[in-house]
Amino acid sequence: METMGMDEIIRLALERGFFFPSAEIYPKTPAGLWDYGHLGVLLKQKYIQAWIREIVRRDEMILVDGSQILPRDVFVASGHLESFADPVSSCLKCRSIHRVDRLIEEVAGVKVPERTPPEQITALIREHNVRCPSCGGELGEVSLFNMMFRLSVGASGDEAYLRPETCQNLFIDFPRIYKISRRKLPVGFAQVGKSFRNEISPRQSLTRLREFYQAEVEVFFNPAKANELEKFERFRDYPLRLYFDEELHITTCGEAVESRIVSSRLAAYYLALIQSFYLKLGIPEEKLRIRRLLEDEKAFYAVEAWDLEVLTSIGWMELVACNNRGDYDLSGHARVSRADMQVFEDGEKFTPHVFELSMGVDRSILALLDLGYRVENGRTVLKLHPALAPYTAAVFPLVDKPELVSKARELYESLRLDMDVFYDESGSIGRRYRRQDEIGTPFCITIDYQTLEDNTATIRDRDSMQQVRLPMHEIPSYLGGKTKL
RNA sequence: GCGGCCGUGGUCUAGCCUGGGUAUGACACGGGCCUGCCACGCCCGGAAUCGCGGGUUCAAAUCCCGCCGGCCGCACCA
Repeated sequence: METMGMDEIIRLALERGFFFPSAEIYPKTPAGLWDYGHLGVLLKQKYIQAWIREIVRRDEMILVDGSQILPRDVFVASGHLESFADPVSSCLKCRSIHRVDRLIEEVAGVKVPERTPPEQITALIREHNVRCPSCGGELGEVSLFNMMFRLSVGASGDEAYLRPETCQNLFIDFPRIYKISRRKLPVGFAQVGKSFRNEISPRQSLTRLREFYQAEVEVFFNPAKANELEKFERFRDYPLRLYFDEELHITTCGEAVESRIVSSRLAAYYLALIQSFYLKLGIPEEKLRIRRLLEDEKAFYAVEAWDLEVLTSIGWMELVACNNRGDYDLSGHARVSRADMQVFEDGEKFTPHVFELSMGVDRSILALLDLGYRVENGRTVLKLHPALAPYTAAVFPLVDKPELVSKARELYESLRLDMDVFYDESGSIGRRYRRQDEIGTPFCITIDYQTLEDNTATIRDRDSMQQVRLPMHEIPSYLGGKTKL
């Protein structure tokens, strides 16, 4: 048994249409844009359904679906307009682009403060005679490269941006949704949708995209009560796989909070919730860790930051960012919009703090494919959890004979509106099994001559290749039971 | 963006150095025969303006230039 390399996953994704480069017939299409084909869409939908079941419903969260285009002020308040941009300058001679604040610090030993206007940085370059590190040429005017896509809206061309993270909707919608939800803190708001980032160099297919799906949760809580969480009991003895000081520490939630490794019961609870979600989806325990970010790795808004990472064939891949954002966002929006973002609970008025679980959907799918693809004795098999597999089942007549075909089609017709099933009658039965193995279909139902006599069919399991024989009418409930998470 | 390597049917690839005939092979795919349970066999078929553009030449997948894209490294990365 061996895990296939990432190259093999990409090859199979292209061959079977899980995903492929966008607008591939046009050679000038920018990198970092990918389309999902039928199988990929089914997999993604099921992944999102699992997230809704295991995170949103389990934790009684509130769903939101916000606009992808948001006005400038949102990103003034969020800090993205200033902090999501780097000062860059291109060499007038060799045209290479350099991040100049770091360069000045390196060459001249002068620290350039965050948010220094570009003109002042240009002046610093002239003053300290900073040259291009590649060729020694003169550097041009400094400009800010912002990773947000800028839009101009309507005839007046109002400045707006594609959201670089989905969560801003959850912050700006907070006052209304909080009010109508009739809920007390802590309460999680959840959203799945697209975000957009103008990456300088997107690489490795779905790991770094310019347009990508996030499934985000923002838990709003009273900072004075972060340790008063009744449901914490559920995970008190749950072993977190925490990674810090370059070592894995398997620590129960209770211990992690007592030893102050994790800031609060609330934070530990949500780390446990997200870890248990990925383990349920079938990530092997030893290939999962929750890594504490170093000070200089943390996002500009984070006061505490953990990344859930999974070990794939190309190394540890960050799937979920778990950040304690404090009151950074709500306070920022309150300041810029002058809206009241505070809540009144338990006799006091305060601005809630936020703990977020920001999941990369595309990356998660890539990681699940990477970990699931195997070659076993020459058999290629995609071991996805039955709840995630694009097709739940395939239906075959044993051989291409009219009486078996009509019976098989009858079963297929009875299933196909309620689940994703595939029908195939071409080629040998073995070839059809193997084809389904490759795209992860967990069950193959075969109609044979015995079916005509006693109305039973065989169900073959993808992983064990074993068959069981069941009465036809029991098949839907059998499949339903097997696809539960 | 820089440096190195690379770009040929759906996928992988031969050919490129040492220009020359309807571009090689495998797998995959479609149709047929066969087939009473794991990539069986046989027959037939579709499928590539060789990444894009320009140049050299009687002749370019092959040589030259530019561009685009990919991989790896550097840099960057909420």
